[in-house]
Amino acid sequence: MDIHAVARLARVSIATVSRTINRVPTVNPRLAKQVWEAIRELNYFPNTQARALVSGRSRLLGLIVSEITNPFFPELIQGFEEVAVESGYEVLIGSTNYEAERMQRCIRRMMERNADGVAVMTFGIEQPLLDQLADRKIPLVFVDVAPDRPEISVLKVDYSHGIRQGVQHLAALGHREIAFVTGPLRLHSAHSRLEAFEEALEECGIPLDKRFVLEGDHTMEGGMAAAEQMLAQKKLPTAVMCSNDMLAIGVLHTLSRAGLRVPADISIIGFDDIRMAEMMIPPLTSIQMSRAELARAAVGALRAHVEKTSPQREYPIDTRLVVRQSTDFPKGTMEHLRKAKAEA
Amino acid sequence: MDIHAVARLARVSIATVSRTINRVPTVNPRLAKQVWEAIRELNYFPNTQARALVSGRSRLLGLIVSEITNPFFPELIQGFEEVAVESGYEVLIGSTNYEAERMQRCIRRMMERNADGVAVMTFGIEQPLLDQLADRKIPLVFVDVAPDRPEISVLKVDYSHGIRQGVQHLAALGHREIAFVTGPLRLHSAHSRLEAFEEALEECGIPLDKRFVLEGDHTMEGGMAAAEQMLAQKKLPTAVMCSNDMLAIGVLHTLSRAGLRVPADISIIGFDDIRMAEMMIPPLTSIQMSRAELARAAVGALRAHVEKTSPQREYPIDTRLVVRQSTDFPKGTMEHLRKAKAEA
DNA sequence: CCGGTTGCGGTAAACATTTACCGGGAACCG
DNA sequence: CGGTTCCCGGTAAATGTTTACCGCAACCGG
Repeated sequence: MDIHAVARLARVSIATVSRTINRVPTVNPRLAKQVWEAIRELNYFPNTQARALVSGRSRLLGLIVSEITNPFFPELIQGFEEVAVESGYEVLIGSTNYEAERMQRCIRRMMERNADGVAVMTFGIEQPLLDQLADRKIPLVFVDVAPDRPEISVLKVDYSHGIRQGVQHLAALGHREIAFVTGPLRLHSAHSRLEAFEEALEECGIPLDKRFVLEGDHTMEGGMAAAEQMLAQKKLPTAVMCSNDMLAIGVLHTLSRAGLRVPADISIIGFDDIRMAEMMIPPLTSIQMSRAELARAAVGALRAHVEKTSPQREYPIDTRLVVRQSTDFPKGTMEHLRKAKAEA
Repeated sequence: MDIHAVARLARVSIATVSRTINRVPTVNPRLAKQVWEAIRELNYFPNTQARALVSGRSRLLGLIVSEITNPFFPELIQGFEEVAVESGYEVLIGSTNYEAERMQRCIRRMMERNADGVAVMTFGIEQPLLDQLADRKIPLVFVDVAPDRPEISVLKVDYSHGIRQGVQHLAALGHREIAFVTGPLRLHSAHSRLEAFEEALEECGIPLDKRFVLEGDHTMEGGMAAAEQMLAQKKLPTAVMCSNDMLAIGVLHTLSRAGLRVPADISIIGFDDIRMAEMMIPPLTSIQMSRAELARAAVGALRAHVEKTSPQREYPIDTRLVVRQSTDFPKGTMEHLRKAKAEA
């Protein structure tokens, strides 16, 4: 079953069939209709490998993530897949598990399969490896930072906006002792979040207490460890912001286990707003970084490069606060007492 | 950069290069070494599309899941990808979102891309659509049930074993009033789980109370609805088993919100043992169905078909209880009182 | 009515690889 | 030393599509 069969049935040449399929506008509509009918009748579809071989384009987009089990990523993948398929592309997934060697192999796979473009959403670039892709002039998309090359775009996430909203939200509730659990600081994104927090704090006129800044690792275990550290200190903050939701969940766990009630005794804000955040008890207030938006921008950028339709260097991504039930007035304030009385 | 370049550098013919790459044993080892060196020096790798075109094999495996955002699936995908890549295959992901139309398009994509085999892990087959794949004699893998064809294998999940362990665990703790929140009963897997529960109950000599069987939909919202229903009834069970973890999380939510403590007032057991189960407060006792095992079996089955190495019709998958902290003695029993006293 | 221009259809080359088949060379045996 | 056999390497065909180029036909205008 190939293009010849269609041509025969439609009583046209294979060139006409090909042109019809590829929507070349000069094809006689009457013949085009015949061709489409033949295609339908034979249930024909073009051989992708042959098309890719001759056209040099695979219609495959690579998506490299750090860890598919971190719930942030599946949501990203889903969005990416959806948008890509919509635009007629297929998605090749690679997960690095934070290992350079696996990243290496992912890249190799992308090159072997001839991906038209690759989105690297590991939130931490491995410069030397990626040069292989860049050298082949394969369009690339990164998050936050990227080498400066014409075939590379960056999704610039505006961490400040959401984090400022979060800090203002806490400040408005009356919090003055706010802790921050960072991600691994070698990650650019984790670093930016901490910086944004410090700036927002200053804007709100709240002094930064260095003891309230703890380094985590973007996992639940990291959050638990950070919370343990907090509990070990003399003075407890009245609110905790976390560099991502997994940390926040870990913190929530350890604090609950220690007998503290959230948000009555201590408020918690996460980051990313993964779906799990909504499912915690209490549902987590978090700062949303839309996976759908990231995915859409990433595919859009790659398409712009591949299809040569004015690709941009930077694509802005917004963040915003989503208030749920893990934040409340600090314990012992007038508002807190009034509310407690009202509930009693 | 093609096979000719390698041949030129290695001073052999392109046939020798091809044979070397494909590990044909008759190649002179000295020449083979020259070829490998040339390949390394040029950083050459074969063009996948050309290989696929001529050999008729794409080294692409399809994986169709129902919903990538349901945390069960990413873990499955990760395992699948890992095993597939290990065996030299790439993975094409499709998610149906439970929509027949999207399933249709997934299948079409798999056919267009010439997938060597497809694993359909939606836990509910859409018979008519899949005939398209079966008609093309593409190897397929299903879960639980599948049409009886030589190129199709089934992963037979032994729901009974894990569920029996769960019921026995509850019975041993002293529970007699055990509720079950089912999945959507049109899903074969949900049906099997309910059946296994009923059998296990009978084995333990516990009578089945029809009012304690509630239909959910494998989402958190479904679990919350089921818990509401439970709370509305006069008599509350002392333990709840759920057809999957998302339901259990929903139940946990609603019960907590209603002021019930888990496990002190009521015990909960989930199913699947997704990673999130461990992260709940309290960590959820659950019945594990190993994603890694499912993935390994699925890829193994597909490879066996593709590579014609004795494929089997059925591959057994085991389930087992993982006890965490959402199960305890029922409230008011001697053990419960003794424990409560000891804790006080 | 004739010539030119436009527009559409067909043919063939190119894409990079695999693999069957053929031919040549070397080695061993008579 | 010559012949036969075996083994390995090279050549060429085939895979299914795209696309450039050529040629033909039709229509319109002069």
